[in-house]
This record gives sequence, structure tokens and C-alpha cells, in this order.
Amino acid sequence: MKEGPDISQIGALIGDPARANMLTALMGGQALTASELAGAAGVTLQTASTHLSRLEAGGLIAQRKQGRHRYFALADDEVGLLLENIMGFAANRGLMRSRPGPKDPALRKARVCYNHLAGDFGVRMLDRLVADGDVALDGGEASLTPSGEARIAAIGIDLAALKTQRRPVCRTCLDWSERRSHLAGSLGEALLARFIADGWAKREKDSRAIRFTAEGERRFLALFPE
Amino acid sequence: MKEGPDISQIGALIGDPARANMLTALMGGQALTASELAGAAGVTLQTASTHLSRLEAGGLIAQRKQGRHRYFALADDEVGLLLENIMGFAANRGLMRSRPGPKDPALRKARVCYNHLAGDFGVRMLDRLVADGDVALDGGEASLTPSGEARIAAIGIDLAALKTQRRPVCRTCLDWSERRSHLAGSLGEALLARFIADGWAKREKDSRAIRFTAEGERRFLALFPE
DNA sequence: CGAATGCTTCGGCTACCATCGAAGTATGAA
DNA sequence: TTCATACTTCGATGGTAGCCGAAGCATTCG
Repeated sequence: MKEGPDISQIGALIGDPARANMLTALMGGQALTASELAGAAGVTLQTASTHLSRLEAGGLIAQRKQGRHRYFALADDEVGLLLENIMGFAANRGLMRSRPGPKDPALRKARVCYNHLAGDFGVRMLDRLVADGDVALDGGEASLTPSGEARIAAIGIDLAALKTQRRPVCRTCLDWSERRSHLAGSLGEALLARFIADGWAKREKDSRAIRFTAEGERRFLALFPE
Repeated sequence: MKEGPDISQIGALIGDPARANMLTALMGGQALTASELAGAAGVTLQTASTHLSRLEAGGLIAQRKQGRHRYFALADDEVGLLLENIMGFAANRGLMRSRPGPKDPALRKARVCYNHLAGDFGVRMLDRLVADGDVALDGGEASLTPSGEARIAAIGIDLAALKTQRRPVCRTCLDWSERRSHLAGSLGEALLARFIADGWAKREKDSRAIRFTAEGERRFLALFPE
């Protein structure tokens, strides 16, 4: 009855703790196998398989067969943005899966948000780009200015390649720890990949945390000063 | 286990169709009684009462007793933003509560989003304000420039009063029909109230649609030309 | 080919929760 | 005070979905 979108199906998918844990694990950005996701959710393989079917039917995740493994990942950027958004809301209300532990500060400093950089570092990067007139924000959409294109090219990113994709190059994503936006989209993904490829930072295992090396942090802060 | 916010509780609250319908009804921005919400959800009064308790315990809605009535409303702006966000996601996936009917075009043109203007008109207003340099967007946050403050004052809104509140004056909210942002926050609320008080527009009963009078639409478009 | 690994499907169990009828509480009107 | 309205709480029911053991496919490896 009534008009408007139906939010209950999405809610039901996210509403189960096992599925929510799986989705949170996939926010790490890496494709995971059914076994790994079962472990992350704390359920057996059979149960996980059922959940994964439902998540896939609901369009939240996508699978890729590779040999005898089946890798699952979030279906697209939109799902990542949605989840980060709900996480922000939950974090504001103090709904945490555990008491803030030693890993929490690391998460707030720098973490991966599906496929791009989030946390203090992610927010700082976008702030700098906007302040320097390299990224223009317009009603929730973002775009690179000519000076921004030059800056990105100087970092060693092939913008032309990004533009050929159907995905938006620039997007903003609300950061749950900072309550401000950071850069998403294919450019956000490419930047994080660049930092990791250059050895500036590493993903921590079994966590969304990103650890910058001393040298990497120095360079990052030089590139995007406060 | 694990670190990070717990999204499953939010999802579970939204995941039930009856509760989702109630929340959607409350997106109309008006406080509703338990009976009205029961009707909107299509359940009996007792069932509705249980759902309302859970929504309140989860912090999504707040109640205000008034005589023998109990009025329920969304707890705060954040809830409205979250719901509109999820609606946008659901709409993109084609998850609608009914086949798009005659009301649908009206909803896309102008509707209330909890307490502010959304739809084509809402997006156009924010676009105009940003293009004219009256609203500055910065990493997901918005603020009025000096010229913007003058413009708003000219419309007849008491900015000083808005600033004394703890709520942010300017916010952006992702629009599900336009996939772009419109203006939320106390300013967004005040603007919509102004349009209605001036007789430019009316709320449609039992719908989120906003209907502009011919004269009101003329004036609105003059104030915020394409 | 067989054995092993990775995952899905089936069957049955259980627990939870949405639902409603009926009774209870609170506020307002007569 | 008595009745009516608005809502909540209690109790019982039924359906659904999460869960796991076991069996069934599929792929790879030796």
C-alpha cells in the first residue's frame, strides 16, 4: 500500500546479526570465500551459505567463481556507501559490536571503506582537495577541477582509464568516525591502491584498519597537509 | 566479536514491514497517533503499540503525550536522513511498495522529507543556492555564506533564531528520486514552513506530496531559477 | 580414476516474534 | 462518578527463519 520505496527488504537483510557481520567483513573491500565469511559471522558453513544466497538475491553482494573457490564481495559502491551510512548512524547511537578496544583508534585514524580510504586520513584528504579547489562539491556530487586533474595525474593515476568506466569517478561517502565526508568513487579506490602499491600503507589482516609506515605517513601528510 | 558499529539492530527495526510502513508514514514530518500509525501499517492497535515501543527503545522515534493522545514522530533529523538514504538505495534497485501510480510524479516533483523540501524542487533550490555562492559545500557539510545569509533573511526567515538551536542550520540530504542532494537542517525546515505559511504550497493529505499553487510555483521558480 | 576440498541443498528442530483477542490503565467528557 | 476514548499489557497462537547434521554436487589434485 502507499507510494514510495520499500525499505523493509533492505532492513531485513541487514537485520540479521550473521548477515550484518558478513557485510561488515566485506566492507574490508576484499572478496572473501564462503568459509571465511562463515568464520566472520560465527556460524557454520551451511548456515553461511544460506545467508549468502539471500544477500545475493537481494542484490547486496555478488559472487565470482574461481576454481573451487567462490569469492563474495559487495555488489557495488552503492552498497558500501549505504553500509557506511548506517554504521555512522549506529555509531552515533553508541551501538557497537564490542567495547572500544585497542584497534579502535587505528580504525579511526585510517581504514578501508569497501575500496577507498576512510577515517581521519580519508577525511583530511578530501578536505585538502576541496580547500585547494581541486575537487568541486555540488549538491552531493563531486567532480575534479582542471587543477585537480593535474594533481591526480602527478600522483601517478591514469585518469583517462577511470573515466572510461561507467562508475562515477568522484563520490563522497559519509564517514562514521569523523561524521564528515571522504572521497569514494573510482578515484577514491585508485588513490588507496596507489598508496598501498607505493608501500606507504598496508591493510591489517582481519581488520578494516590501514597502517601507514612512518615514511608513508610523512609523504601522505606532505601531499595533503592539514 | 570484531570492531566497528553494529548495524544489525537498526536493520532489524527497519526490517519488519509494519515498522517500515510506520517509519515511512512518519517521514511525512507530522507527528501521528498510534491509531493512525496502526492504520498506515495495516495492523491492529495492539500490534502497532508493540512496534512503537520497540522503535522508541531503538531510538528511532520519540513520543509526546498530549491529553489522551500520544503523538509519535521521528526522533531527530538524523533518522530522517538515514531513512531517505535507504529509500534512495531501495528505489535504485526497483524495490517499490507499489507499482508507480498517479501520485508518483507528484512525489518526484515536490515532497516533504521529514521536515524539509525534497524532490525536483528541493534539489533545484539547493543547486541554485550553491551556484549563486550562497551555500558552501565542504566535505558533506554545508554552510551559509554572507550573501546566502542576506538572501535567506530577505525571504523572511529569522536566521538568528535558527542559530541558537543545537541542530545544524544547514545539512544536505540525498534525494531518492533525483539521486542528488537537497537542503535539510533547520534552514531546510524553515524554508518549507515559509513556503507553506505564504500559501505557495500545501501538503497533500495522507501522502508526502507537496502541491504548489500556480502562483506559488511561479514565485518559487522566480526565486530559484533553473 | 579416486580422494580431498569447497560449497550447496535437504530435513528437522528450535526459538523468536508478529499478530490478535481480551483484559487492564489512563485521560477526558458527561 | 460514570462512561467513553486512547492506548498498553497479557496471553496464546502460528508462522517464519535461523541453525546445524548429513548428504549431495562440483572442482581440483595426486
